[in-house]
Amino acid sequence: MIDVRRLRDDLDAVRAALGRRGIELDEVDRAAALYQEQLSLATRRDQLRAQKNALSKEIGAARRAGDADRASALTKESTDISGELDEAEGAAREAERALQGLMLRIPNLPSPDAPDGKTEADNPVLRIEGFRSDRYQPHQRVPHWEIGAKLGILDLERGAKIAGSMFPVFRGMGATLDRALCQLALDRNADAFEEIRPPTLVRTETLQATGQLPKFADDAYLVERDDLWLIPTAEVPLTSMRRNEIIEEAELPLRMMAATPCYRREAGSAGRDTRGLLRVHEFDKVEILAVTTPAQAPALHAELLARAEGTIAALGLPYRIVDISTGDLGQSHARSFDIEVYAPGCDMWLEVSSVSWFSDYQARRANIRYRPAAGGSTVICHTLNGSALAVPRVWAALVEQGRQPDGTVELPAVLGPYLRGATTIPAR
RNA sequence: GGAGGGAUGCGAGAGCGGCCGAAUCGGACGGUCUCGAAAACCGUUGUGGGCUUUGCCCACCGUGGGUUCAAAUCCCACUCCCUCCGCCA
Repeated sequence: MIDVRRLRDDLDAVRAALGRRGIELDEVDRAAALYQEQLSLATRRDQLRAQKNALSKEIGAARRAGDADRASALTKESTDISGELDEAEGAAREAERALQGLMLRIPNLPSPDAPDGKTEADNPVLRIEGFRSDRYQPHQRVPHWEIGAKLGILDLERGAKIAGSMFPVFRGMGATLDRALCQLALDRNADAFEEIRPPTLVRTETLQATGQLPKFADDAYLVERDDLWLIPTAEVPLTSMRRNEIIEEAELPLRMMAATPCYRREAGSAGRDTRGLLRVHEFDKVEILAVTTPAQAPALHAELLARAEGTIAALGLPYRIVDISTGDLGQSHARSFDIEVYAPGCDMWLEVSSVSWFSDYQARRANIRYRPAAGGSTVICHTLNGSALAVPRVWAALVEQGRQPDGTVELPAVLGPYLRGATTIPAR
């Protein structure tokens, strides 16, 4: 969440920044008013507590001195304040809760560098690499779900039988390719990122820290009996690794990566881009993440993007980099770049990576701070993360790109070591 | 799943209704001593919030409630850790 104090000290700037997202601002105004109210309620409560504390201290002193009369007179005085105190405490608590509830729903302020825009259509394309629309042959114009079924590497029907639609089954080389892509992405980042194997079921607080709750509860799977949520991305457990911790500045930046399954209910996206592997409920992804000082954040953002891009480029896929405009930015994001690969079979640009800078929005929710080397009070960290590689859409693009006139699929040589040396998916 | 024990500051650990935001030891930092260092001695050393900001006030002893004039201390619930039994990849 954003810093509440800015609602008091800097409200116009907050409104202007959030206005760029094109959202209604009455929630912000309500929060600002509630904050003022909460402050004065808390002040009143604290004054009453101070009175009561002083009286209690005197009662103790009087009893020790053996002055029972004075003690009981003071006790009566103290009891008389109780009602007023209870009321003040209740009012302050209620205001705090209401404020907290609102604050958790207010999105992050976009970075000044993020381009203005209302929707996805306004996102500027920064670069296009390796794409030529006239380069594609008819044999590449077959969608991956058809190729996959024909070659026996993707079995959507049986996935539906087992778990429902949008739960794909990969088979044979299709399954190996899934694993190979994860392994490639991990290996390419192992020089600088600690590999983590986190839990993929997490507590409510964990999901709240990254911003998925309370607003987007419908998008996540919940195991009600144990009150655990299935993670929609490894960003969730990785960010919470250091929740409620104070990190020494010398330790920063923290760099972590994890390959995990990701679970998404995709509520509200019914029928939209749902064919084949375009949108699935469960998929594998390698995530890279950094926890930094504010000053380190821009360099890390550039590095995460370069690393994600490097892997896509190494796979020989045509891709473009999109700068997410303010209207399309996720609620927690301050600035975000997407990498989209071109899939000739379905003739679409598929989002395969989103590399985002969250400023202090997540770190404040997660209460991740650092102690400056120069001394002084603790500072909220910044968090950044990106998909190093999201499997299904890359899988789809590779299969469509690599389709040969004879119907077999040729995969890039860089995957050879991960595919037991065989980069051709044969016809059956 | 059953039985029991525990959670206190940077670490160890005392406190088990008021004089406790917290003894003591250790660590770290500063100082005295020394050519310098060690030792010894002295001092400092948690976080967050508010205000009428050389200061005052509030909160925090795993988390959330409760009892009481007063809670680290008593009661309830939860979380986590440890030991034993059971089950199990």
